[in-house]
Amino acid sequence: MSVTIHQVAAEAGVSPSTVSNVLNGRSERMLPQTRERVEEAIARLGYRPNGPARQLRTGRSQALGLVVPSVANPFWGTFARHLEAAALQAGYRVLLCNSERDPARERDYLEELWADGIRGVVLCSSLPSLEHVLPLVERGLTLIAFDRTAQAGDPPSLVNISVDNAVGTELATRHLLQLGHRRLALVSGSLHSVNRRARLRGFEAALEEFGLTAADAVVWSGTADHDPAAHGYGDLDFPDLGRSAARELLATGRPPTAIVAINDMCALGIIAGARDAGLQVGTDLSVVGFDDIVLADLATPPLTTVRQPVPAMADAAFAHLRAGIERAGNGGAPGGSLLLRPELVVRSSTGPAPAP
Amino acid sequence: MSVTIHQVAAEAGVSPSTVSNVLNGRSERMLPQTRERVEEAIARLGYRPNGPARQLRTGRSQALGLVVPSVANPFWGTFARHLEAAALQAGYRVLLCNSERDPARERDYLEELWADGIRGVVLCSSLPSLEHVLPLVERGLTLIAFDRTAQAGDPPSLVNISVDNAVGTELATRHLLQLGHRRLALVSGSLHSVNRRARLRGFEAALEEFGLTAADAVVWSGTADHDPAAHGYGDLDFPDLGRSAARELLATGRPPTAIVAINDMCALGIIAGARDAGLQVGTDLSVVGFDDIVLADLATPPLTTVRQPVPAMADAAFAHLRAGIERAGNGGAPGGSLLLRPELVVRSSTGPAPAP
DNA sequence: GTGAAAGCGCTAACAG
DNA sequence: CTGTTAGCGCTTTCAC
Repeated sequence: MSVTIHQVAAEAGVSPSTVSNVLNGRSERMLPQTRERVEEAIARLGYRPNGPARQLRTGRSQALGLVVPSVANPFWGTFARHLEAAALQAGYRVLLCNSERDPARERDYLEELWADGIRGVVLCSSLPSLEHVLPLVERGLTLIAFDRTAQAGDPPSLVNISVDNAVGTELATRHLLQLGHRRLALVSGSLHSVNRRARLRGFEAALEEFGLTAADAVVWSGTADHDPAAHGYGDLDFPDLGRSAARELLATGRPPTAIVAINDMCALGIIAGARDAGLQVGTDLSVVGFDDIVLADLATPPLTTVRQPVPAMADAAFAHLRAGIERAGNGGAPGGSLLLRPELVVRSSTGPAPAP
Repeated sequence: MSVTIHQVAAEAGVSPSTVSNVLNGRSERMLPQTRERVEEAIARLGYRPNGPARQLRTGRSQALGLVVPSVANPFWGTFARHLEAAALQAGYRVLLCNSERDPARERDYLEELWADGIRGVVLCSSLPSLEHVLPLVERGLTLIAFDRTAQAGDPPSLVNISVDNAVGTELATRHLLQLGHRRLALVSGSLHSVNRRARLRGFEAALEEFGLTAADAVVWSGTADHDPAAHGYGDLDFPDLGRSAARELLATGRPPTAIVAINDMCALGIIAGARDAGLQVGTDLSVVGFDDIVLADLATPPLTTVRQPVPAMADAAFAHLRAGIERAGNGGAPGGSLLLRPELVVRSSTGPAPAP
């Protein structure tokens, strides 16, 4: 079938263990010429080590897991690409899984990845509780929680990586407030998620700074019907969420003049909804997104949004994952949250508040 | 470490091979009660078979490879999600790789996947020649080429799955012609790809039907600077390509009144470019895309586009892949191209030709 | 400095 | 019907 280490050994006139030593960088234990002969034989035969065999023997895998809500959302696609790039550079591969935000799928995937010998996973889940995957962590899985911050019930060693969501919406909301808007809305969808609640806090904090109260703003969290988490279509419902929200909010007696969206997909939906209602986004209505997906800049009007530093977050996730795997069992990993600072990118979907 | 088949056997009071038989669905060879005892033991111990060991023994892997240009393009993200869904249902996992349209990366990935025991891969590459991966196919890799049609130099067994690109642009172009447009442009980017050339053919065919010649239309294929294939940023340059094209085309003396874009990302770029130039898309200028990504409907104006039947294509890709793997060596696979019919989705980015 | 041997967890003949 | 056995390809002590 495929060429094995034995054939390489025969070709080079050495034993399999010598070949193995070459493969694993233990070349100081042999004559340079021996090493050369082996390397030639490898090249000549086009030998590549058999992954599964290696893994069976060592227990280690060269692959990492990445569980995202859905790669159909460009934000996750972009993150996946950056994580893959970081991993690749260090000789790791990334196995990608779409959870559709379903905890059962999250758990099943982690179980499978574990059974496949994968010992490190980035889980993108902003569920408040991670107890559904706790058993895996106890068995020794290195888990990085992405897009989430530490919670009281977490395993002590858990590393969380996220953008600073509260700072993000605070930046966004302040921007709107500085433009003179006084009737604001936050379109959030269900608030059963750590990061959405943080975004809500940032929104409220900014209002407070400007002396406004909860009564001056509306938080549109939708109904179960609009909640992407509820019916498991992954992230593809955010646009619908935004569109419905815009329809409802704009039909009220005193509609908001500015809307903070929970993410860019949702913001795009809001823009579509505003257009349906005959409003001009950027003048009649201001909209801010969150994420800065590729298409934010291409929207009409180009979307003002809170940029997540995706490359830096991916690098950090990989670095922690790797450290966790390579420490493996030597215990003593200090868990916690890493919150990266977002940046407000002002484009044209926001503008001065229209005269009352 | 983890629980093995031996412990399950001991727990159930049977031999490992009986457990293995249960695991592999050969339960007709044993008493129902034996099977039950084994299943209880499995559940009680929380046993999961060790993937690598299984794979080493059988040579088969429960994973498939998917190599896409870049998941940061929602089209590929969506395709990946659908393929994953189809695979999952049949008990397969999908290993996702981003090639950034670089043939060397395509080859390296396939080599690695092969070494990891993966015997079936969907390669999304529209390069005219697949010789860089031919050795793998000769070794027995089941390869499905996606987004590409058969070429003379292909291995005879190669299965190609693609939308019918020529029909797609023909549909799009006819639509524009029927709306009265007579000065058209195709923004294609580099034509070194099978599917883009097919799209060009469809464009020309429609012109011909309406009695127009090549002189009535311009094909904007950009410069190397604008070619996503050339500098390996994956698919993220398509918007730039479109934007540059719009800028240049609209600055000419007799600008086109309608543009066919090579894909939706590019169309979005064109819309942005038209906006930069102060034109109203849908009235002053009509734009048609290709793919129907999630965001096409959310664009301003909503994008008229050629929809690729992604779920059906993903199902077909998986079915062929599986057939190829399971046939494995029994030879006799009949290669060829499967072209699925696209559908024109008319939204508001196209409208009647403006009066001259 | 190099080789022989054992075995990772599992499957599939083949015996019993 | 169930158990015994012999590896899959590789790494890693431990001898030489």
